[in-house]
Amino acid sequence: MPELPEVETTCRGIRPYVVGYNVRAIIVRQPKLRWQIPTSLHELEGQKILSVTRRAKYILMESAKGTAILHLGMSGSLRVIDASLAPEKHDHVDIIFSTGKAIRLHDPRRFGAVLWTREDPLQHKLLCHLGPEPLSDEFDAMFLYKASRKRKVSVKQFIMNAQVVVGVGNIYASESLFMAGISPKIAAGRISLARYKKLVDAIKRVLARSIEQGGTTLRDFIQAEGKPGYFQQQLKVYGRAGEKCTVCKSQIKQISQRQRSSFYCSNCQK
DNA sequence: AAAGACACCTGTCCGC
DNA sequence: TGCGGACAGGTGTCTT
Repeated sequence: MPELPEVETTCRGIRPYVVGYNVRAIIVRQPKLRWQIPTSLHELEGQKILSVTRRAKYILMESAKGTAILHLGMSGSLRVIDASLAPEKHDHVDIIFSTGKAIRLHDPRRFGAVLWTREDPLQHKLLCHLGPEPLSDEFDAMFLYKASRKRKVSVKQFIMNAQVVVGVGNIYASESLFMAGISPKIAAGRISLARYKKLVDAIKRVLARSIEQGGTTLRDFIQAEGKPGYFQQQLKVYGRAGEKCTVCKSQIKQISQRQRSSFYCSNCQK
């Protein structure tokens, strides 16, 4: 499910119910997510949440004792609920607050994660090697251009590599490349600085617009308060194989790259 | 060092 | 209606 806009939307959704409040209890119904949920997570009980932030697609809930690191994987979502609401299938974790509200993690495929660290979360093994945030000033055309020299991977795989830049998932990779007029098949190292300028602008615009719309709901994504995102209505190529390109009316193509579907217009994207 | 395959898991959809 | 297979928004780890 979630790419960066969905994770950002989730972060913003839970923040008002979480920051400044005390954790009364944590219920773990299914500890086997991508990694086993550590028992040390219970150190968060009794703590006040100082901040909720996002790095890449990781959600960080900070307390004085340590930070919970949450990841939604492919199918995860967080909802704000009344703590008394009966859990349903795949409701694996509740973080219950003294207000009577709770944050509930629902994740059918269990590719998500809930971890705990007493150290600076940005130094955590999973976070310390990540590339820049796509919406930061650090992520610009020259950065991508330099990082891509001599790289033979396709540009689509390149921008989806979190060591290069975080937060560009399968939907927004296709959408950004369409907006920039770049074929997903081109080797990253053969793209000019001028074209990377277009690509960086496209990535920033697509992600920012999706965040404004509350993310993309394809199947089951819901925001923290239960609403869907609306950006899927603006997808130009993703999931539209065989349909007409909105610009030139050619048929949108679908190919597989590293076992992920890519969608593009072979007329608009060279 | 880079690139590719594979792993984790459940649900849904499509063709037969 | 049932069944097998492909596919789905992610990403760490292992092998070439």
